[in-house]
Order: sequence, then structure tokens, then C-alpha cells
Amino acid sequence: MVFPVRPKVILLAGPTASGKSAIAVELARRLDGEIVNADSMQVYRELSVLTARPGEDEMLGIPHHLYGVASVEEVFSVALWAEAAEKVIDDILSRDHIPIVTGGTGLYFRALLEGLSEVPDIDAEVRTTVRHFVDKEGTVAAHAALVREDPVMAGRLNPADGQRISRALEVVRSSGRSLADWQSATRPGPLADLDKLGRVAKILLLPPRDWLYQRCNDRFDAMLDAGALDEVRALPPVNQNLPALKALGVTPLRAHLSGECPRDAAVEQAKTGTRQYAKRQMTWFRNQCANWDSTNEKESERILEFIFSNIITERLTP
RNA sequence: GCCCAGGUAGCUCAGUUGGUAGAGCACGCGACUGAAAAUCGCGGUGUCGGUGGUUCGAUUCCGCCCCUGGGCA
Repeated sequence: MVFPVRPKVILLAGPTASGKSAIAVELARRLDGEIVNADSMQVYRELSVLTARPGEDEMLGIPHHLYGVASVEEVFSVALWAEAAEKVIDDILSRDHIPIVTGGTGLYFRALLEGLSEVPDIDAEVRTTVRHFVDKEGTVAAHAALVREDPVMAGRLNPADGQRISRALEVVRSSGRSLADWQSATRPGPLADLDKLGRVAKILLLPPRDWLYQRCNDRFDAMLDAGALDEVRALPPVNQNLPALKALGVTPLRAHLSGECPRDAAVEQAKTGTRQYAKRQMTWFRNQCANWDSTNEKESERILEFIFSNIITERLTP
């Protein structure tokens, strides 16, 4: 869509290695913007190389928010992110700047627009028990338990989907109600109203697959040169199940460092994982963000040209 | 040059006592509500090295050729 007036908020989404960060900075420069991270892994302090977090030199003096704000020893989540993002966005708006929310985590954008259900915090003991049970007994047994405790969710979930089964189990046990109930009462997200008023620019980068895959490969080589192995070596000896350890490259590089896997093979695995991730992101964006303004341009110049001629035409003063 | 072993999907391989073939990984499509760089569902994508022969029918049996390993000279 074309914005007759300057958008209040800009969302910029795209798969990994699509060049979002550079575009975001340029948008911020031209529009008095500040950047807000919407990437589930770039929030972790100890992972900057492997998550391709923008460095000082790339930020060009533009304020960047929610990068490196959590420790890999913490369990971050979409809920924590959404809460923090809402605050930061309000803050930026109060300064009459434009929040430019950029990242590759589709669920985070959904939380901003469509909202999350307001499930009460899960009792820590319940969570531990549930996850332990699923790990130990397997997903099929866990699904069978869910059939007894929450048949509605059990009916929606595949018996192999351990993660969602865990979630459904912990919610019903901790809150006494089905996750399905909570979800049916979901309230719109913090940007829903602005979006309805047409003041949120939603921009999607969907570059050609081959080009993107090549960038993923090249970028991983660059990460190695930039000290990715040292970064992995320096990680604290934390619990295997922490989400930060799922960052692409961590598992294969760890396997290599511990001598279980030759370097070439580890690198190949990391690259393959990155490409597969990029593909899943494209699937999400293509289908879940079908009403966003998307471009398949790949060069920054062309993308900016696309944005300024098709989306934010009028250049206007704030 | 001779003797072995092998040539089947993008890769590593299985298989067909002769009826045009299937696993893992890769790859493609999709789902997605507090782990989402996560988790899960669906899909076989193929001149079975080439060429003659036997046969109703050959990827399978036979001949020749090509290629790749290994051994002997």
C-alpha cells in the first residue's frame, strides 16, 4: 500500500542474510528512525558473530534496541520480547521518531500485530515435570496424556510434536484450563490499532532463493573468519535445552570443538541448517504475511528505491 | 595389458530368483500463539553407465565398450 502520510511504525521482515539490517539503518537515517530487533537469537549477548548482530560500525549512530539484552543462560521468549518491544516502541514514538522493527522471527511480528493469548505464567515445577516427562517417555506417551487432560489440544496436535505437546500440557496443568481456551480469547497486539488506521508500513524482503542461499553460505564463512569458533568456545557450560543453544551453528561447531566432527563437515552442517532456516522463514512470510508489501529485489539500492517509490511515497515531514 | 570390485535419486547406498525401483541425508511444498534460528506434517525428484543380444518383456541374464577404485605385471 502507499502511505499518504508518513507511517508511524515500520516493520521490516525477511529471511536471514537478506540484508535487512543495512536497509533498516538507511531507513532510519532518512526518516528519523530507531531500530528495534525482532530476531529471537540476536537478543542474546554472548552470541553476536553467529547471529550476525549488527556491529557499531554498521549502526551508523542510529539507536538500536533489544540487541544483546539477554544472556544465553536465560530462557527468552516471544512473550518477553513482545513486552519489551511494546515499551521500546512507545518510547520511540514519544520521541517522535519512527520505530523500525526488523528481524526474521515471524512469530514476533505476529505478536505485535495479532497479539498473544494471555496465559498466566507457568508454574516452574510444572514446567520442569512436563518437559522431563516428554523427554523421558517420548512424545507419543505425552500426547496420550494430553488426550486425557486436554482432548481439544490433543486433537489439534500431532503426536510427534513434542514441543507443542509440552506447552499444551504445562498450560492445562498449571492454569487448569485448556490452551485452546486461552487462545480463543487472544487480544490484538500492541500495533493492531495503528495498523488498522493504516499507519504501519509492513515491508517484506523475499529475495531469489539461489541468491539468498549463496549469501547464507558466504556469510557463514565470514562468521568463521570473524571468530565464530571462539564465540562458541566461550559459551558458558549451560543446559543443553536452553533456547540460545539452538542458534544456527552452535551445535555443529561445538561438535567440532569437542573433536566429534571434522571442521569441514561441521561447517557444511551449519550452512545447510542456515539454508533450511531461510527456507522456513520464506514459507512463513509468504503465507502468513501475504498482505505485506513484498519485494524480490536483492540489492539494497533497489530495495530502498522500491520502498520509497511504492510504499512511503510522500516524503513529508513528521 | 591382465585380474578383481563397482557404476541405481543431488549424495551415501539397498534392491529387483527378468514384470521399468526405495531408504537415510539433501531438496521441494506446507503448518505455526510464551523454546519459533524452535517444533511438526506431506512429497521420490530416476534414460538403474553406454550399446548390441537373448526374451512377450532387460535396470536385472550374456557380449562388447566407457568410467572409477584396488591388486598383479
